[in-house]
Amino acid sequence: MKTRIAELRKQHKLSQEELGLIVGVTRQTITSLERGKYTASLVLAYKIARHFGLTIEEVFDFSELEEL
Amino acid sequence: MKTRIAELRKQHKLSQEELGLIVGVTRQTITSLERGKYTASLVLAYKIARHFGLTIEEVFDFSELEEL
DNA sequence: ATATAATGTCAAGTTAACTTTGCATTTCGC
DNA sequence: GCGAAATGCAAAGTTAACTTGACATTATAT
Repeated sequence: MKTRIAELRKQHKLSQEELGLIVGVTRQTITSLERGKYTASLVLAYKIARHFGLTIEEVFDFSELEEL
Repeated sequence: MKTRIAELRKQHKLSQEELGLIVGVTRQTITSLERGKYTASLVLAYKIARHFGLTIEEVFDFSELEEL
């Protein structure tokens, strides 16, 4: 899934490791999310969005799902 | 995790099975979410919220996470 | 130029989301 | 009251999210 995590993280001058510490996951998890290797859990998605003062829908891109 | 799924589902006069069919999971999954047995995936959370015309944050209750 | 920080990646393991099957109990229309 | 529909529940299996550890590559600063 596409996300704005990398973009937001850089705007806030955070490393992947720092963001991981803040939201309670490892650096590798942040890498994987940024590179679209897998989709965050609901709770993790919320923590990330919340840290940037945004809603989940503003950080994660669900447009791929719209086609059905 | 607490959710408004059961409440919204009843308002819309849907059975658990019907809602499951709509969002692409089994009846048991809806039961489990409604009874808080486990937390929906991000994609499922989105599909459910979207079906009711709401945001994820309006359907799922993240207030338990706020205490940290 | 070289050290250090940051990132990409991969393999192996754990855990939680979700399925399938099946049965028991609770609604609810007639 | 009865049958059917809806719901609760549980065991066993699959899969995907996440961890740990380790190494390789890329950026950055001095």
